[in-house]
Amino acid sequence: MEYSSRKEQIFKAAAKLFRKKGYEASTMRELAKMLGIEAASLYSHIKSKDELLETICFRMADELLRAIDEVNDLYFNAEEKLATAIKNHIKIITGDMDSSTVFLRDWRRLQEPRKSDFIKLRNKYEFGFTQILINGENENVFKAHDKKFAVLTILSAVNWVTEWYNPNGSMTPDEISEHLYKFITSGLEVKPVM
Amino acid sequence: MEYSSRKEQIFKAAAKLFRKKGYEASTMRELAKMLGIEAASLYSHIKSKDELLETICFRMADELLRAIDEVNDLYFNAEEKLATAIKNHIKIITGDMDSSTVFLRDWRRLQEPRKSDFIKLRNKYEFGFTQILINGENENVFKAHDKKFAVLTILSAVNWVTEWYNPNGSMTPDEISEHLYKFITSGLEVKPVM
DNA sequence: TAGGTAACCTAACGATAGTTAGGCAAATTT
DNA sequence: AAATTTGCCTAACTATCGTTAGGTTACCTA
Repeated sequence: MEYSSRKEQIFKAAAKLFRKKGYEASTMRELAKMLGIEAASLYSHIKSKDELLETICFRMADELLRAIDEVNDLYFNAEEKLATAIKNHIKIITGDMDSSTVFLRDWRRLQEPRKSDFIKLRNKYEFGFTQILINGENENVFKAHDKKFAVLTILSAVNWVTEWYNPNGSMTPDEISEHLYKFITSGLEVKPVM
Repeated sequence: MEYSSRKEQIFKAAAKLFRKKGYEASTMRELAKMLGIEAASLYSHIKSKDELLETICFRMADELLRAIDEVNDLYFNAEEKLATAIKNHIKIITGDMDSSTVFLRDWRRLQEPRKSDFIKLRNKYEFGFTQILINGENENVFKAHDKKFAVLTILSAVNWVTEWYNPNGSMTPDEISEHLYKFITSGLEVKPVM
């Protein structure tokens, strides 16, 4: 179809509103106002407010999972894998800042059992990164005493981008990815040159 | 005084509740139930729900700022400064997980003009870290092409600890600080040995 | 052209939120 | 002992929330 359906428009507006105000602080009446309709009219298209949150969170999770699986399937070495995984991650979250902010910040408001499902997906994603580190250790290019710790730290760094990234700012997503990759692999320290 | 005042008990319970549910999703009736009183009784001690959030956020901000100022005042070299700043940060946030979670997650719900005040304090704290990096560059021990970027990444890593730290877990705050310092300065990469 | 459906509307329901008013009893102060 | 304060109570107000019911209009399709 040429244009996005009304339902898709609602999801998009919801992501934008939830990002700005947070899920709990956003009202259906505000969302409706963004779309130029009455709150009750939303229910011709969606089942509930929870459906909006679920859809936004799980779409994002699915997209990220697909990306990490693809990276781990392709036969790069660990360094390439990590660089690509970071690059994909940044591309995905900067590509839809509204959804990714909701995905990172408001998933806690999901109702059970969807919340548990979500956490499982997130753990799966984390494990995708863990595999890369294991890979890197075997290839003797990465060291990480505590891999779980390392993965969480890496993900915290890449996810923090949602807090400050500006599409009109000076850094492109790929530049951010490069910076992050360098930081994650080398850190701050000046290495002895000789 | 021997025991904490009723008002302090309320702040503490509020931090615990807000951490679990988030500020917006927490109700005064729930908070009252935790303390074994009626919701209306809370208002003998506090002015409003907003006061709870404000107090929790600003106390944390003040404590962190005091710590970074102290570090920058003491005449350590940049490496010592960074290590101590991280150690202090981790000690403070692991020392009060309830408050620090609220501080990191719910500050967005602060009302203006307190919200702007809060952001100013946070920027001041960030600048404390920036100064350490500048220091380190002058001493030729740290490199950071984009210092703002580096500081945000460092803080995202240290703040993420609130998401998984468990006082009864296997890592002590000081061990976490050491891990983080190593990661932040060296990253993952295996350095060429010779 | 008749029938159906998609997309909206107004009105309102029931639940729940933060907060206030006013009072009572125990503890503290004078 | 009298007076005041502290800490709680019950009851209720007002606002706002997500959502439903039922109706109207415009468009598409058979």
